[in-house]
Amino acid sequence: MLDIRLIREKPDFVRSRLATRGSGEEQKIDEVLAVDAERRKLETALQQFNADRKRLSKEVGVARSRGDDCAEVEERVRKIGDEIAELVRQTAAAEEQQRDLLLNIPNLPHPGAPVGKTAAENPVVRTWGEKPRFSGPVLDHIALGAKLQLFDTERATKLSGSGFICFTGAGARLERALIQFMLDLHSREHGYLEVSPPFLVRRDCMIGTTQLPKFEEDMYGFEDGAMFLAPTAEVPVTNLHREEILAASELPKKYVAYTPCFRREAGSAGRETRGIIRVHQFDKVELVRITRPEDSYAEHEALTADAERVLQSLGLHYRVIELCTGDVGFGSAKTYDLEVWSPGQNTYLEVSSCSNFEDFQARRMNLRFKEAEGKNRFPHTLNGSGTALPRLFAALVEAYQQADGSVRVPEKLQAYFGAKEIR
RNA sequence: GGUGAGGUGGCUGAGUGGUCGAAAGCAGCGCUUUGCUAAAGCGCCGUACCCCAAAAGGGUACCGAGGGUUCGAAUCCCUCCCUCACCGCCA
Repeated sequence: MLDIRLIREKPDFVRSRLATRGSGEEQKIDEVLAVDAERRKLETALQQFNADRKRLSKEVGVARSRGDDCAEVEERVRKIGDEIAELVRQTAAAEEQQRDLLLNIPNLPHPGAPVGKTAAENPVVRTWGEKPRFSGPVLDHIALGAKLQLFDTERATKLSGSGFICFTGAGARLERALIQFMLDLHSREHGYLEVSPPFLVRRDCMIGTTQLPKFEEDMYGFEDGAMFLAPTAEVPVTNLHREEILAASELPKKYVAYTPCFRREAGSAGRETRGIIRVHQFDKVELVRITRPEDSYAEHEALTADAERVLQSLGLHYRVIELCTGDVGFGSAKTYDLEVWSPGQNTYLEVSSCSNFEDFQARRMNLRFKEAEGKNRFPHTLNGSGTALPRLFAALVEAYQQADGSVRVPEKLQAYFGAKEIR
């Protein structure tokens, strides 16, 4: 949520930053300003009436204790009470309208973000490693999975419909090994506190991390929208401190969590339905940081580096792209995507998205920290996948396949997996 | 699921219709006394919003949330949420 004061004081700045997203949200600014002006007018009037009532009611109390007659004053207060009831109604309506508008306006992209309209304009920031070379034909993860019986999408469909995977045998073990490997890497070597949060969250949490109200159709909700299956561990983990005032000395907070992620993927039916690239439930290890505002961009680089370390440790070629203003997510000011190379599909697959939300989520969650001088401020929140699993799984088996259709297990993973190859 | 007890400021904890944003204690900050430490004394010490060009200052709201009763609600009534205890059920 943007700061209404920023909008009030620098509307042109806000409009021009929003305009770089190319989705027309800057047109909502005039409406917000109008509602804000109306709201404040109502509030000022309401406060005046409240002050009058408070004062006169006290007079009644004093008069009664003396035994004086005060029917006239009581009548006046009663009339003021009617005015107040009406103003309260109007003020509440204006507040709600303002909040609804604000909740639907995206974050301002970072001034340094590359301006562009679509994903095609996302610049490559750096690449690591090289594409593996193969002498013979290259199988994709679907062929390898079938050959080695790593997963069973047909039976998963029988259970849950299309878009679900059931890992089996060595595939299930590899999935588990990857999760354990990543959790250990981040908690032991990168200083994150491991948490295992609930996968079901209340509606307020989904609003806090910006999945709602705009993207409800992508979420699995139930109990009339009161509860949701978390689409990412970002939701339960970032909301851990919602409505809290942290001590400045506690920052930065660094959390790592493994959770399954549930997404309807509404509107993407038919796209990438083969294999395990786009599914309704997938595993992910997520990194979250809560930082001081002035540190957040350095922390963002560090968090991205932590996610990259996963791919480096596994010896997988990848590239880092920065999302342009037209592609950056609703709540994010700046995002790097990590894309791992998939030899079987001859393309890069997004396995991580590392974002700095600045104070956009903190303001929605009312998450604050107390400065040494006692002033409360909104911290910045960041998160990034470290990393998402089915795609990592796919890239890994494709990159480490051998001529006979077996798959070598990367050295760092062998202890977790318990073998050097899958055949 | 049942029964009971509760939700008050960073914490503990008073307050059962008015002058209460709320006693007191602890913690924190500042000052004084003081070889050091300790102790004592004095003062300050919630959040959000509104008015004001800003500061100074003023005001309103907030005692789990939302409604109601009343001239007036932390206090009375209703609904909901949550916590704790015991019982039941259960991986």
